[in-house]
Amino acid sequence: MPVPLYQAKAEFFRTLGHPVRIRVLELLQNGPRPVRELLAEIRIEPSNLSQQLSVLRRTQLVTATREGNTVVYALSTPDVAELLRAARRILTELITDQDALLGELRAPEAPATPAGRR
Amino acid sequence: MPVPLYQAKAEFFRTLGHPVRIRVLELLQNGPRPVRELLAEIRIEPSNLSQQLSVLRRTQLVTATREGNTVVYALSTPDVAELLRAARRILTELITDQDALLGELRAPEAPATPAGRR
DNA sequence: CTTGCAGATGAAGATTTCTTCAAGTCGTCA
DNA sequence: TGACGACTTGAAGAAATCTTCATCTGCAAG
Repeated sequence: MPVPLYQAKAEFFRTLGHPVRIRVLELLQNGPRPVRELLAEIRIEPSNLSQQLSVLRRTQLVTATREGNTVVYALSTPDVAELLRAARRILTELITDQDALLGELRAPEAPATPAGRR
Repeated sequence: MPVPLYQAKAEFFRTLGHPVRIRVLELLQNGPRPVRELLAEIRIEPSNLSQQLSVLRRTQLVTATREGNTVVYALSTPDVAELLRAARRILTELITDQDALLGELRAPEAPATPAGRR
């Protein structure tokens, strides 16, 4: 084991763990886009966007190609889109479960968080 | 939109973005385990493990139940295991692609990172 | 009840990651 | 060539996350 796999995984998830980066990846799910358009959708400083793009580039999640005047970004593989879809699905279910739990709190039948709750 | 969805997603991924937490989740894929066993596999300070477990609890990824004088942790839903599998699959492909790129560097055919590379 | 064990929690210093600002690069068009 | 637009980069202070230490709680024996 060169670099422990679980560490690579953690790094990978950390890369996804930023609102701007998530938004960029989701925009790119609909196809390549120039920085200018990303900037129009996500309202942040250009240099900030650039920093986040550079993180995504460094981890190989996106690619950048210069086209004349502008730079166009794209997902480096469709797998990324797939992962985002999987995550969305699961997040939705987790949130649904959470709501169900909240419901139980209102009309309890069986307790749910027995050990060290707060 | 109460809390922007992309922010919830980012938080979700951030909780996965830590080696210890990843390891815990992977161990729990094989079924519930008492803290004692997690501690035996992951060699860190008990209080550190406890902190990470509390992060996982807070985000509803795991549940804890007290059994006698030990506490048993489990994935809160099988979806979590599914997400980890999806991530592993995609990570593997990304790494494979990376290696392919490295190969191309040795015997180049078409350049790959045109814009602001470093 | 009191001791001991299994974990949890709070707090604080050490690290990492973010955001922003100033400056730099690379094409395009006069 | 020179000026401009569209990004990128480096650096630094601000903010969030980690790790560790001291302390605490709950349970089970004795």
